Amino acid sequence: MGQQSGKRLSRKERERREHRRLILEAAEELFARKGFHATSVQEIADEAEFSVGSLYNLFESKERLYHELIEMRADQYLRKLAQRLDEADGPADKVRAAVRCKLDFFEEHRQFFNIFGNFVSGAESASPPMLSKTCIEIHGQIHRQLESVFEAGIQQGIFADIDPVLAVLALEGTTNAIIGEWIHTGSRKLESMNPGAVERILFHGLLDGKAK
Amino acid sequence: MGQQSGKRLSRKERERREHRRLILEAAEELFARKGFHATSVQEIADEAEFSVGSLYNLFESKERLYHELIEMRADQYLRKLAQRLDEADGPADKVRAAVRCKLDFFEEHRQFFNIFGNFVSGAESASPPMLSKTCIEIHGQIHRQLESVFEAGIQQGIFADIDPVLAVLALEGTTNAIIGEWIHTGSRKLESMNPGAVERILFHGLLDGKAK
DNA sequence: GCTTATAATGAATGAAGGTTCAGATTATGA
DNA sequence: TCATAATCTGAACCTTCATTCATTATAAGC
Repeated sequence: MGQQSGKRLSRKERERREHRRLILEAAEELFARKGFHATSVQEIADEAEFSVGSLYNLFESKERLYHELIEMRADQYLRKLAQRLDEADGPADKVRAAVRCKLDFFEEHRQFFNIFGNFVSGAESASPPMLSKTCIEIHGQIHRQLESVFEAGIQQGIFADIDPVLAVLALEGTTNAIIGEWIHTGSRKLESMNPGAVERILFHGLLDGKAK
Repeated sequence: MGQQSGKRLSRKERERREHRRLILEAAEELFARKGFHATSVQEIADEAEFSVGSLYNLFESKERLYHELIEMRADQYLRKLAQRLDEADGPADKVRAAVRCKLDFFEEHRQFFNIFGNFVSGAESASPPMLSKTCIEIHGQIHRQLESVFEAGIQQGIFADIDPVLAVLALEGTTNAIIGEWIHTGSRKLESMNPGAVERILFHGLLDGKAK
């Protein structure tokens, strides 16, 4: 039969993947706009120009489709973050990189924020069909990566002696709120809204620096 | 018929309110644990020890019940916040009061955080049956109150010259993330987790104060 | 072209749950 | 005590999907 050796995939397999991608794309748009329950499988199939039957050949269930979608983006984000953190030098710069990375990511995948929202914040809501194990695992990895940045920074005397877990929550919470506001008000560019203001708040806080 | 003059409510009316309260209480527990869609009207009725019919005598629909629940708590929170802000002296103290107020409120209404979550963060998710107009209005009032605190603080040179909207988002985002984490990990007391650390981060940021 | 394997289709199925309403129950007041 | 009004009740109704699968269309191999 077709060669599935090493890298090269059979045409069949490539088409299969492409079809899955198209369906995931349609699903992302609809789930983001209307939520999990208000989106029917029929609608997803229509949007992607497939029949429901074909959709079910490609995905086990509506719930599994939803999970795969989130897992895909979560994984994509984790990779991007890991790369950006790796490229940055020193704790302060890594924090800056993390902020930029997140803003960039959700500027590109604006829709996804509505789906990801709960996850990234509370991590264990039950409303839509609870997050998959994979997803919770990725969430944990993201937090651990950031925590270790803060730990290093504290060790080096760059950051104040604050619980790293709390520091991560401040970072995540603040960026979430800003991205949410940005999406909600529908500004064109995220950057335009807050050049380095986010970082300024995170690094220096709200109080005036008095002198200077 | 019964007297409904001025203050005194008829027994009928008092019972009606009490029954509504009981149903709202049952609904809060269930919506928080299982989400809007996964909770059936039957379950709510059972939990509250009423029939579905009676529930429908008291509430227009499942969706309306959900909205009334959120509006009730949102209003309760707004009142509490307004009072605490009023009692505090000066912008810095008002910010501290706002943080404490929020932590206290969600310590008391822990369940509600799962329901309120989206609201308080993104304010316009579509997943559950979109927030009611009333609810969005309350959300706006909360933000406006906090913004004016920051405006005053900036004017007085106490706070750095940061966009008040951004400052509010940092405040809300950080507290949301912390409350979410707290609920998720299931610690007993919120206070025990972070004495004044939240305020420290908000006021002074993550960087070490160098000297001192 | 013909046969076989593979994929696409969408009408049919069944389960779930929000809402209604005719009848049962309880309270009111003379 | 009885008549009337108000309230309660939950089975039946009806709609909305997720999922299946017999049928049709397409591609592969000869």
